[in-house]
Amino acid sequence: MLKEERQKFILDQVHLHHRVLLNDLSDSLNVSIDTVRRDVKELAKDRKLKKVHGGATSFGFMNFRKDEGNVYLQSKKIAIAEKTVSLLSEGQVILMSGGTTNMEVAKMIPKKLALTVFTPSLHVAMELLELPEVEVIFLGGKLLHDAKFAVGGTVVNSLSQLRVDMCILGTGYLDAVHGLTEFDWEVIQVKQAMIRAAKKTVILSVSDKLHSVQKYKTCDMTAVNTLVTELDPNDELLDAFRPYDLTLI
Amino acid sequence: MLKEERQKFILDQVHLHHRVLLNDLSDSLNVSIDTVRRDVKELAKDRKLKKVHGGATSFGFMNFRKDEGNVYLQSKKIAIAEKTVSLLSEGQVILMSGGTTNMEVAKMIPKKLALTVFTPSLHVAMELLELPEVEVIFLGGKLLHDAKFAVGGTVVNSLSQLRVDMCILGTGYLDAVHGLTEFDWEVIQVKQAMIRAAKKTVILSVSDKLHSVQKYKTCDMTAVNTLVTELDPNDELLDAFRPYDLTLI
DNA sequence: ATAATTTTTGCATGATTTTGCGGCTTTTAC
DNA sequence: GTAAAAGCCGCAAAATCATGCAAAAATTAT
Repeated sequence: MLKEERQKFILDQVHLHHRVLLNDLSDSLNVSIDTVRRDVKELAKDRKLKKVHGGATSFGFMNFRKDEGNVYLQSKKIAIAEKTVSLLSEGQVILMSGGTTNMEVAKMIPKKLALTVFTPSLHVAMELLELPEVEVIFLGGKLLHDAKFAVGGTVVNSLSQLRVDMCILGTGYLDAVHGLTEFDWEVIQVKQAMIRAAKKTVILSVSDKLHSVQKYKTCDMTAVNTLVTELDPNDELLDAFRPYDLTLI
Repeated sequence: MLKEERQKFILDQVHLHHRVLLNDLSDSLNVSIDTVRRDVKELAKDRKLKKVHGGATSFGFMNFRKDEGNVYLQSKKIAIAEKTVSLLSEGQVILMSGGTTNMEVAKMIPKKLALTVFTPSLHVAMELLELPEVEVIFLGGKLLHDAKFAVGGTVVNSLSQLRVDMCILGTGYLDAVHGLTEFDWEVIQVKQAMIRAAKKTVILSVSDKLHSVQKYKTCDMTAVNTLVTELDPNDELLDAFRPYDLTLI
């Protein structure tokens, strides 16, 4: 097999899966791991892919852990995103946090719907910029390496000067008793500020995350106006939330 | 068998299978490997196929996927990025604008180099977040849909509160007489603020962009401390810039 | 037709590239 | 912290390549 063939195969795999392991490549190509390593090194030098520990990834910006998110969760998130988009209307000014669910929402916004969206999430911002009618304002600040999410005083401060129609909070853990919780202190500071800045608070959550509690608390359930899940609004799993004054969809 | 016939056979094989091995050709043509080698060499000189180690491939083999921009510019940008990275040192606080050249710089920063980087560019920020030792602060504001770049009063205002070691300006057009120019009014506001916020201004420019002028002016050459191109610092194309008090690398 | 000339081909030789392996360092995970 | 995995470096074997040269083949001239 020619070196060119190998490298093309590697590139194809990378583009297809966004991420490949050197071991798998060495396996399916029947060459030593060193050879694959050298190939990847070469391709990386030409900027055809990005070399990472143990493998390689594509250069696209949407290559964040795409593989480990199971398809099963993905379909739920799409269902949630559909419901969420139905809440939006022309000319609104909204806030969107980060997370994969909010990314799905961004992808699903109709191309002709004019909105103004504030967000501290790089991924969401990137996705929203594909929509010509959406004005995107990034809430700048120190970026978290893993979440690609801006946190810190600057963000909170900017938010304190806003009064928007709606805020859509994506990630987070939800429990009827303990409310909305997170595992990152800095993130809850931002989310609290987002809630304060919005007239309405919409929470998106796949049912798997319901009834789970993390270290830090963002807010009580009383602060939430709408809860969006992939479930039917009458599902018994949601019973715990019915005592509160919120809309289930 | 005539030479012409052989070469036609070789070309047919290449077009059919996208790749051939010299050994196979020598085998099926019943000629020595050297003859085949010579044939392939000749065909490669006429650009009929691409010669690779051990065989030949058709031209469209590797690049069915469109690389953004031409490879020719890409290599220049990589050269510039290499020089630029050599200007960086541990612990510095810097500003980076957007553009593909600055992206290359971000990609080339060593994994272990600790920096603090402010940027209004989504792409640059995204790339910098791959580096664990780099603290990334996004300068938030209204995002331009095409450039994925934050502009507006918020950005300028944030910049006015900064005093950083160096600012690295990527895109833009450069001319010895007219200085640094842009085609977007909002962008030059940001770039001017970046220059004001930095002790040193570094300009990156591929030689193709030298001596070209756009509508709006960011600054004079006198404001520039270092000019990085892919050329040798002694290249005569840079002569026009020598009268100014700047470093050419 | 035959000799002279040019082109092509095959082979030997040494240079270059590619590849896998072992030892050793770095990174990651627990 | 420590163990395991991954990466890096240098080396040597194998494969491929370039070059020179002489024989074979084809072309041309006489």
